[in-house]
Amino acid sequence: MGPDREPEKMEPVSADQVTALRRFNRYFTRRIGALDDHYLGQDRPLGEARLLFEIGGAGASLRELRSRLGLDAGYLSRMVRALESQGLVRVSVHPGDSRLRVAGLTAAGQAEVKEQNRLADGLTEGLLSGLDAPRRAELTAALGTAHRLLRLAAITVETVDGASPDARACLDAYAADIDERFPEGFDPGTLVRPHEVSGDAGAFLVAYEEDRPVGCGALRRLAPRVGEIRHVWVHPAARRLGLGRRILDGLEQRATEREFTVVRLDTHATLTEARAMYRACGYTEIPRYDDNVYAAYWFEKRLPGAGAQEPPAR
Amino acid sequence: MGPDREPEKMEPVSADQVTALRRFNRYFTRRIGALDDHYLGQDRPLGEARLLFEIGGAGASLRELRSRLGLDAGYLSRMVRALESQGLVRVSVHPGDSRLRVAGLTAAGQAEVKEQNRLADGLTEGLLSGLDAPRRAELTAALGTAHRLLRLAAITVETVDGASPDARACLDAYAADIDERFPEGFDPGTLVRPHEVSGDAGAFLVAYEEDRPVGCGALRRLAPRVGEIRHVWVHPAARRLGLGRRILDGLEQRATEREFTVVRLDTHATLTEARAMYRACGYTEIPRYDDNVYAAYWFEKRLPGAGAQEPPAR
DNA sequence: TCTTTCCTTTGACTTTAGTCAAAGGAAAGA
DNA sequence: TCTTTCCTTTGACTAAAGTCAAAGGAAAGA
Repeated sequence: MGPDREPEKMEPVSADQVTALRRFNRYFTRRIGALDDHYLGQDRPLGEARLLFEIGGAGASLRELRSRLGLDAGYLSRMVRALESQGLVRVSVHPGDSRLRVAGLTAAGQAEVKEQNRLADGLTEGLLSGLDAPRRAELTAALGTAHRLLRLAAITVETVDGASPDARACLDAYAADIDERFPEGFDPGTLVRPHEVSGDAGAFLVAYEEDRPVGCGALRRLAPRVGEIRHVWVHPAARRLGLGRRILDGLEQRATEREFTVVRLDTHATLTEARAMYRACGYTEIPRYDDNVYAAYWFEKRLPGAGAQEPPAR
Repeated sequence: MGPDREPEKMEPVSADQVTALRRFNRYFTRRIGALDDHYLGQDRPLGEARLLFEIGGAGASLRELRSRLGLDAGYLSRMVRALESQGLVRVSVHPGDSRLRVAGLTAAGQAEVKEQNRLADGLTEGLLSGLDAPRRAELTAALGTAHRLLRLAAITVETVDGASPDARACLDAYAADIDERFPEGFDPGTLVRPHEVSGDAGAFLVAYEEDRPVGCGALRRLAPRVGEIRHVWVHPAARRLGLGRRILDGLEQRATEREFTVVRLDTHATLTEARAMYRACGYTEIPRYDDNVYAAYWFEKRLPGAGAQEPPAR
């Protein structure tokens, strides 16, 4: 993917933490995960059961299924055909791109998936019924936290070319997102241009979760030694993980690499969570520094390691 | 195992909790568990790699391996032979019972397991390095909680015959345990007799984790409508899960079924954690009611649902 | 328009994983 | 001592999972 992976944070990982995660992994995979799998494929090979489940209510293209399940193209093709001949799956040509096929469940397929879910739910319920209500709540909370943090840990933030398809896709999504959120709409013409975020002038970061872009952020030079952070965006499905902060950290790192001593940013009146995040990350409010029609608040942050140099006058 | 499984607690399990656990399961098994497996068997079939890992430094009998990994006897036999012919495993006859074989790792086998561990540790470390230190600590804590509660949920508490091998094994372990802990030692002659804990007179509970007994507790009749709880014990490997409390709950349930209106128990001066647990579970301290030479504290609890009846005089 | 790249299908395999039953030596119970 | 029960090995299979390469139609880029 992007050539330039986010530099690792240099705090060492304690061996105890590694051990704890590995112990949990062993226990969980063996005791809980295996159980679920075992019941998933009642009288059907596990591969087929998983495929059926993955196709799900909405259907999916073979290409997507292949990447989600990590299967060989030939193997998948045959399994889909097998399910089709059992009347559980229907395959059709993708409307937009006739190289692709999309698989969807028939009524019989849906019934089987529903039954799978019923069984797995029952199993899970049986497990949970071994705990009283307060402990169940404690378990649910702990699993929620673990899920959130594991996802966050697995996301990588990479420097990409501002003109790359992933960067454009993120910016488009960003633009559509805020166009809906700003009462006055949003003009995509005001987005950063690729040349503004390349080389010494700036950077463009994309966050990837399982090879899918789920967030972005741009850094460009406003003036010598002054950077501006723009378009920090997180995909709705990846919000509340703390990813915005990670992207922001990454951008500040890039700014430091470019010897910027200060970074600025502006934000819209409606984005109150963003404002809170900037404050929490050490940004302080400053007077208007640009003529961005969407902005209502302006912030800046002095970068550490930039020495005792004065920031340029505003 | 035991015929009479602990009645389910009747609080309903919320659908959200079931969904949360299933979602976590899916995510974790696919993303983390699968990764680990994939690296475990670098250029070796997963089954063999798992077997090698399971034999581990201490070695294990084939019988044990079969039950731990849930393998067919023939299949296991062949896999062990394959590893033996690769020089990774050495098989010998069990010294005590020549029907059994024990498998142990050769130097080469140990080196390979060590390498497996190194790889898996590195992978885990890589994952954790995506988080900053406070979040890593949060994740570790959440996984610890989840692990503890999942184990507790998977433990079943069953009524068994007081003379059964599992019951005897627990009582022996209990006796050895407190013999070591009491400064004056412990005379196993004072343990309950099987007839005291059967039928209407009482009950004997054994807690099972993955079919292994990991705790016990006894209930016997002291006087009409008065029960006594004795020998509540938890295996060292299953402590700090909250299992003692569950056994206690189970015993109180059995007491209620037998229409006891009150249960009593005594405890040794050295068992301070036990005393705290009894207090937290609603027991109140009472004067000496027996001549148990090991007892220093006496407690009782009125059972709910037993109506307005007076407890018998002390 | 002409490559080149994508996506899927098909054929031809190989490896892993797993099952079942028969058989034989060893220990435990009657 | 004589079953009966255990534990392991062996033979004979089957099913599932996975791999690799060739090929053909469709879209995208030059």
